[in-house]
Amino acid sequence: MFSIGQLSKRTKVKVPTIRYYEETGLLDAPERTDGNQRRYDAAGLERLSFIKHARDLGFSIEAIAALIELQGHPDRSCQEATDIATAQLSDVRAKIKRLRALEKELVRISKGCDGDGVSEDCYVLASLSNHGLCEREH
Amino acid sequence: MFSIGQLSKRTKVKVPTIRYYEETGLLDAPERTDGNQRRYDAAGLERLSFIKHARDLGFSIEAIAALIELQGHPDRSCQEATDIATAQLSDVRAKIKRLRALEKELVRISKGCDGDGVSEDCYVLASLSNHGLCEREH
DNA sequence: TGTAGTGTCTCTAGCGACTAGAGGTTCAAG
DNA sequence: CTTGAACCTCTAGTCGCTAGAGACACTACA
Repeated sequence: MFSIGQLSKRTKVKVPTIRYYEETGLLDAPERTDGNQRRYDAAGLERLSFIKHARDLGFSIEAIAALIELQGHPDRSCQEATDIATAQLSDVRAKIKRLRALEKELVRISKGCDGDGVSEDCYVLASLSNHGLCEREH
Repeated sequence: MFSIGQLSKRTKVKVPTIRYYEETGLLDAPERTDGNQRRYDAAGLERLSFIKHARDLGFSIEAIAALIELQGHPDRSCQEATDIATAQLSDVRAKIKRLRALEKELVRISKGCDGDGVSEDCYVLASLSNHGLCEREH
């Protein structure tokens, strides 16, 4: 049996975050000591590791809740799980695409000014004022 | 002179967001009609366009406030502006890097299951349960 | 057995950057 | 002059935590 602090160390999930997961129903409420402190078993550890791993991969709490639901029904089709993973992948790809466009534009803007001049003539500030200076939409 | 709605249409910034920017001090409080409605001039439009453009590039409200401050002092060195832009660029690049790692891992996980099977045997769920199945850290 | 020090408890509030809704007022077109 | 859209303020909610207050519990050592 682990205290919440021990669980936190093992999973690298912060203590208040663990309590937050419990509050939102992602994590089952564990047993308590006579003094009202949480005590987790191996199942609790496993569950939290699952959550942590999924969060690290960028899944939303909602998506994780759905995945956990599915885990609880081993006989159900796993189509939903692959759907969630695929959706997450598209989401990540969309974000990458957008960020790469921003990166390009920021490089262009940064190159325009070496920081030697004076605010009035700064290409960075000018670029932000005037979208027309941009090479493409973003 | 524009109403807040007209300003919203021109800049593509939503009305409540404009009010929010005013509340946080990013946007100066404009004149008002006798009936207490906001009326913006060209300067207000320009300022909001600046903010919108910077937000689109991912700058934080705080960073934008600093850039606006600088704009108000045309004689000051623009080092700070280039610093902010450079920091933003590193930030974007760090995010891209992380997302690309996630993308790889998600592709790998998704490939492991075609959605035909049953939840119990699902590689997606198994991967999330067991970090050891991952090819690298993320 | 006493005590010190760390861990844990609940509760409330805050973060960033908005978004939504209620309930009321003002504007502009016809 | 009327209608209906746009506007006003205010409060509360979003997501996924994070921080802090004030009180209680546990553990190690003397």
